[in-house]
Amino acid sequence: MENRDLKQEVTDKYSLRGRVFNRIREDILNGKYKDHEELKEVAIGNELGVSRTPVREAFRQLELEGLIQIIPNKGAYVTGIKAKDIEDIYMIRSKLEGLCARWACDNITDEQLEEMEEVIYLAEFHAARGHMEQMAELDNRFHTILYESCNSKMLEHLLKDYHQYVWRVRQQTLSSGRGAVSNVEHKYIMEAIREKNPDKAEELANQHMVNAYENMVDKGLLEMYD
Amino acid sequence: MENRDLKQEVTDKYSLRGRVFNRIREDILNGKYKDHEELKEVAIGNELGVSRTPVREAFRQLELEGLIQIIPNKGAYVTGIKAKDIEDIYMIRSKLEGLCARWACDNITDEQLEEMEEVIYLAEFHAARGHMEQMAELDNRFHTILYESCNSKMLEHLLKDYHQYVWRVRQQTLSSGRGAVSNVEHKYIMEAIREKNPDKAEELANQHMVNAYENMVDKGLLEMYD
DNA sequence: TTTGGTATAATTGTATACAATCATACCAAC
DNA sequence: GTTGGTATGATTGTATACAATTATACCAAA
Repeated sequence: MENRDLKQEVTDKYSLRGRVFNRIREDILNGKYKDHEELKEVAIGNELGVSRTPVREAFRQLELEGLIQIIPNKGAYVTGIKAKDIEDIYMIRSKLEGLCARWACDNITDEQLEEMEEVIYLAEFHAARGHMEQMAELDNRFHTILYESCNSKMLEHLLKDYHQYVWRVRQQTLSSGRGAVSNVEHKYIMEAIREKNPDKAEELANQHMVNAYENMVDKGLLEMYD
Repeated sequence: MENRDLKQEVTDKYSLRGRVFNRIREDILNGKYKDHEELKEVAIGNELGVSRTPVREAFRQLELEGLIQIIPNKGAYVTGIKAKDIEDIYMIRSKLEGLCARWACDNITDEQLEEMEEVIYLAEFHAARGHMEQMAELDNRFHTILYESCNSKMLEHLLKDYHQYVWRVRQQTLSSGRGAVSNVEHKYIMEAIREKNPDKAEELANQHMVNAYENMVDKGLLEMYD
């Protein structure tokens, strides 16, 4: 339901609850709120100029996202992202992006394939010039198209969540020189999908995630998450 | 409050919000609330004897679970579970339970292995006697132990969610005669984990989910979800 | 009949008030 | 000094009041 995401976007933009939710989420993922830190409803509310009600609703959502833990009648505590979590997510994504690529072979549209090709072409351009911001945006677009092309709302939703979750560390990995390599891997995945070769597409998408993770380990990008 | 007794009774177990959340979730998964049906805060609140506040908080969580869709300033609409969703979930679970079993080889404790064995043994007993209720409970326990033994909070959380999500259809599949077969598959998975054979454990857990799904298809259990 | 607009009702969004629970500090008994 | 209990304050849980938005009904103009 692309409609759902659109509406969600509208909600986030115009409702206080959505703004609070996004703000706190950003602050946790960006490290402003440290691990185990207690979030108090009135304090957050005052900081953002709203009452407790939208803050509480945002808390309930953040709990389901796993970003905070709510202990009844006690408080809400930040559950910071750990190096182990990132490892787990990349291994989980490895399996799921593989499945996604497999399904895409049967369900991708010509328009989606064309857009993928355009994204990859553009990324080659920006990679050669070291335009990191554009690379990040194009990486986003490639994966988003891939997720939408698998014809599974369940899988699409799940992968988008994880993709968002590791946003910060992904920026770093792209900036650390993997951008060009990553884009070549994208190209191979796309070609396997275009050839309607599910086994190959799955294996390549699989390996794409493992490579991304190993690059992060090699570059020492995970050391700050402990 | 006209039904103070009911409220009091449940407050011991859950917060009002938790109660509302579970109740609505049950009602959606059980089909009481039909697809696209509108859920109104006051109506639900009256029905359960609570005010709008806990109902709203429950709605926000249900939205993130994907069980309802909230359109700002309009309402909350049920997003019923479809046959396609069930298929997707079982295919996703196939990959993830495989990963879980693989990780369990390295991380399971002796106590967990022993409890697994006990569960499987008990399940043999109840399977032979057609005790469906106990079978369902033991199936739950097996998978819960497996999820907890993989040493990944991320994966554990995810798999528990999906396990809950397909609760209703799982009951049916166990009642349709697959209970005993399923338990044998559990036993093989456990043995592979005990032998510390990750490839075998992954493959068996993988196939366990595929088999469960194919059984549902063969028995026509998914036809009611369209 | 159709169209457009306005008043009214219904519903959600937010803020606040009140109740229940938990944390802390202090004091008395030993 | 330690223990136990109570009072006090802080914080969350819930209910309600109010504001904003949307849906509906009705009427007038074409």
